Amino acid sequence: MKNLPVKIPSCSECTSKNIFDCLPQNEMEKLSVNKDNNFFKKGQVIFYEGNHPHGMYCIYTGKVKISKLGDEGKEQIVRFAGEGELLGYRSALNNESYKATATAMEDCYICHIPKEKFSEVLNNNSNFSLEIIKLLSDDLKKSEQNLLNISQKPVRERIAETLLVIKNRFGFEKDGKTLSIILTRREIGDIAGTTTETTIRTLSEFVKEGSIKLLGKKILILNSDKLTLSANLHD
Amino acid sequence: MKNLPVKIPSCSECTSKNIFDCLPQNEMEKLSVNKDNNFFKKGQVIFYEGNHPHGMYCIYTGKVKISKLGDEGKEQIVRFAGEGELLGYRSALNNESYKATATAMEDCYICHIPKEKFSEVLNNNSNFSLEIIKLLSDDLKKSEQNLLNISQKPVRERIAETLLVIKNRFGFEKDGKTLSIILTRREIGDIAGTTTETTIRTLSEFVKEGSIKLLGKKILILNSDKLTLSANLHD
DNA sequence: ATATACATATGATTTAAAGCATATAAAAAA
DNA sequence: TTTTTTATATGCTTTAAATCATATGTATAT
Repeated sequence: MKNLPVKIPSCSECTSKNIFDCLPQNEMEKLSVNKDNNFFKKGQVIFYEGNHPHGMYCIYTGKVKISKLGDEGKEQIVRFAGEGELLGYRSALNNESYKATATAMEDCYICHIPKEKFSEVLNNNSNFSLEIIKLLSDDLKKSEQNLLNISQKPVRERIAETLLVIKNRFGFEKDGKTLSIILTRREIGDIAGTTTETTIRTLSEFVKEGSIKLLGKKILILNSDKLTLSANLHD
Repeated sequence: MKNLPVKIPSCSECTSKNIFDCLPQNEMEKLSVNKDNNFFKKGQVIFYEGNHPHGMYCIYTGKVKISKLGDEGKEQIVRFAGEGELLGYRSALNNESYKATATAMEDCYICHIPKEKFSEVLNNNSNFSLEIIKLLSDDLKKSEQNLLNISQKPVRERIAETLLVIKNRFGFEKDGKTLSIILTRREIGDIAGTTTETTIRTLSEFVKEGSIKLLGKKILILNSDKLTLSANLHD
């Protein structure tokens, strides 16, 4: 059990590099005033699509997936978030229900900041709102590229790209090969927009071709360039 | 020829309801200082994916499609923009190349505001940046929903929904039935993420079922509820 | 410790939608 | 006007990926 008594600092003393770094000391303190520090075990849901937000979340440690549920009950993972990243702020700012579900992919410590405090800081710090604009722009850029990929690229390319995206997003273990996040085949399919069976088959192909190696739940990237070719990415 | 000598006003006197409405008079005037007013004929490109922006565009009249090009040369329309809406501001703000191509879907008058002016106004008006945050949030919400749809819904549902989206976005002619924008079958497919043939076939189905009527390039929505059912939307 | 549920794996079958072919109609260009 | 290109329309064929089936391995819960 990882549920050690981890001490979460106030925002102004937070060690994780995050979007609040652009704020002066006193504004950071404001954010901490009614901050809650929560622990989520792997698999637990931080918030559900359709429910109403009371504030926004900031990840202290751990990795989170953000997904939407389709008509047939199939998930589509739309984004990931890791250390120092914000969750649920869009819905909080626009006073609407969550448009996706956030689930802990590993044990997480996540702070919750009431929306009033968040709005206040946003209103009084123009460089902070510019940072939020950058975040949103970036997410939108990725989402639109994702739309193109899922709409037009064959599964094989999408799955190869998914592995590369995970690699770039979360990196490797100390060995420089093993992806530092554990995903089920189903989850990989939920990112690439395909079924579990097709994901399993395609990963087996990559194994045969020597691009990757599977060790239980762990995935090792043996040949990143080969995988880049399989993803049909030229750069 | 619609190329009449249309007189485009300065931003502070602009009649179209737009995002600048939250700005005080003098800030609006700033935007107009080095503003260019351009005419784009139907089919002309306002900016190309990959090129570099020098500012952002604001539509005075007309409708625009924003699309990305896939590996096989097939388009994916990611968004539309109409009167009073901004184009290309994300790339301008983040100093990166355009991530999509903007094309006039009908004759358009579009203003161009240099990025320095835009940034200046953005930095000095926090309610303006909050408006930009709302815009981006909204686009992101739609893009992620779109991703889910294209990934999981069958073509028939996607095409039905596409027609409804067009209806809600641009409305009807005075008759209250005819979609007020002309799209080719290919373009409808480029929105729904399918081929021209499948689009044609599916539209024929909707005709047979009495949901729509085709009059040359014009599409009339005869039974919006039936179409909503075909789109598998329950509301 | 054993049962129950979930994840991985692979083969066989089905199917939705793409792709190809061809005809006609309607724009656009010569 | 006549020609050339582009758009619509439908039938036939192919195919990528989903679905179904079943086996085995691995967690999770009782």
